[in-house]
Amino acid sequence: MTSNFLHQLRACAKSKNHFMGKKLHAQIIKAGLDQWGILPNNLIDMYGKCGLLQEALHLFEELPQRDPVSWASILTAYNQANLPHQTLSIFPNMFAIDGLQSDNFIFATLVKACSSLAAVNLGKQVHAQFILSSFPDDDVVKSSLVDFYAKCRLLGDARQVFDSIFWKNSVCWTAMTYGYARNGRNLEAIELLRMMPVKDLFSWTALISGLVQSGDDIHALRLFIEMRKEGIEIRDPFVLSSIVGASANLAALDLGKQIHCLIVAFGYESSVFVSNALVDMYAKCSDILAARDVFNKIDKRDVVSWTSIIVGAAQHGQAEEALSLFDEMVLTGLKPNKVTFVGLIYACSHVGLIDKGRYLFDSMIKDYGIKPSLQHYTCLLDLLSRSGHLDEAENLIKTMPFEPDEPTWAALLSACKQHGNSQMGVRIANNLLSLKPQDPSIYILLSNTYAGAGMWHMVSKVRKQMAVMDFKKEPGYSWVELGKEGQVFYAGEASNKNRDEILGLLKHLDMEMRKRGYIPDTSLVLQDLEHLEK
DNA sequence: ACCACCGCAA
Repeated sequence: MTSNFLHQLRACAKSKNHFMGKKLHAQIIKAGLDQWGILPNNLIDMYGKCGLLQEALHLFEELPQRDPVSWASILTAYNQANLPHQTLSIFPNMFAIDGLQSDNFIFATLVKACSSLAAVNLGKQVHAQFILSSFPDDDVVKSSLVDFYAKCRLLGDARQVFDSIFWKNSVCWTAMTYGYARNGRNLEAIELLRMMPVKDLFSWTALISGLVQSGDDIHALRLFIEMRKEGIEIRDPFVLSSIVGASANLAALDLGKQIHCLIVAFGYESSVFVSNALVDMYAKCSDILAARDVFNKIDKRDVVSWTSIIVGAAQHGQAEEALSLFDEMVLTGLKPNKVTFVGLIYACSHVGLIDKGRYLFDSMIKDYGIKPSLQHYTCLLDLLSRSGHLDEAENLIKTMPFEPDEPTWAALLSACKQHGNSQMGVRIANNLLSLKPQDPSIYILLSNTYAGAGMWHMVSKVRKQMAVMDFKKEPGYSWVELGKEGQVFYAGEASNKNRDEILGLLKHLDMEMRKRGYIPDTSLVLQDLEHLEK
């Protein structure tokens, strides 16, 4: 009888079927077994896994006799509910109230909580306690430590633990690979995957998504193709949403459409993660209608769905559309988050809706209790400075509760240039120069500012500093796709096979533009060029 | 009986 209950509880936990779980719980109570043996712990575990934290907690608190298994179950429930702070804050009661000792299961949950918080020092303390415990060789705890160090970007430490694992399974292998990939150590990540004895969907997904997160979309795509060739069955949609993200970053519309087909073929259209990624992909590829189409077909839109379409509209200069989408979203009862507001203020900034932008910034704080991040201040600053409210912008940069970073100063500086305020421009340039920026484009901006103010000695100072820093500037490029071929164009390139045709077209376009009253802005070209060449 | 690895928006 009881073993039957145990079996069924485990099945509910595995399938997250809370309906069945509650029914079983009722039967267990009716049979008078709800405090019998290990059944209470199993009930706690079942409720936790089914996402019913309150029920789990209730049973946990009612338990007359708690053991480490009860604790492991409730701590896991907190982790599962994405409340790692709670995991760590109730854990000390295990000693203080129940007088119990940690076991290896508890260690693993604590490490996991630390890794989702990237709590470096706390995690290291747990690691130390683990080494001193009576089971310092537990491979599962070591796996969780690999993940912890990798998430804290301490790859050397992660690797050290990884190497100490005797029986390496796919979990620790995946954690290590993902750690390398998302920290930009792409070649090491790929090499590690190649060394993996048995690669499953998890490992491939971890590597591919890590590569996308670190910006290596090309490698991500290649590996996705390789994974397909290996015949790995795509039994969950994780990797698909990553690879849609890669197409979005590459603005590769045809590729994105192919992936979309694959998604339909595999039956993952209804995954909200996948749909959100598709909305973003179509928007980034400038097919805003397709983005809208996918968005409209999402059954249960979440904040990310709305934010994706709002940002998409904003990026295409459709500020009014973005704002009315926002109103619609609020009407459905969803709460916008900080990313939504980045999109909204960005939208206002790009069409000069200054008052609306200011209003949204305040509303974010007052109505939604969101603390503005540096990014929000940067958006607001952009809004003010683009529209020529330079003094207000400078005041903001000085009074905001963040140390402005280089791009922030650069945004203000470029607005000074735009609005011809060279006095403020020079002031800000001096400030920025003293920060010794790393980005070559900032030096160009600095040089242009000083040149605009006729401060030629400063221009040469900037040039010298640039020379010392030995920048290797990547040439700008763009591309078009012709059938299956991609044709890449680099700035200043002179050897394209269709060169004459292209130059002819450019000349024609230039003439058309001038006819319609366009006056090219050559003020930023400061080399000694002939007028026409500028 | 209880633990660890992968997904979307800036």
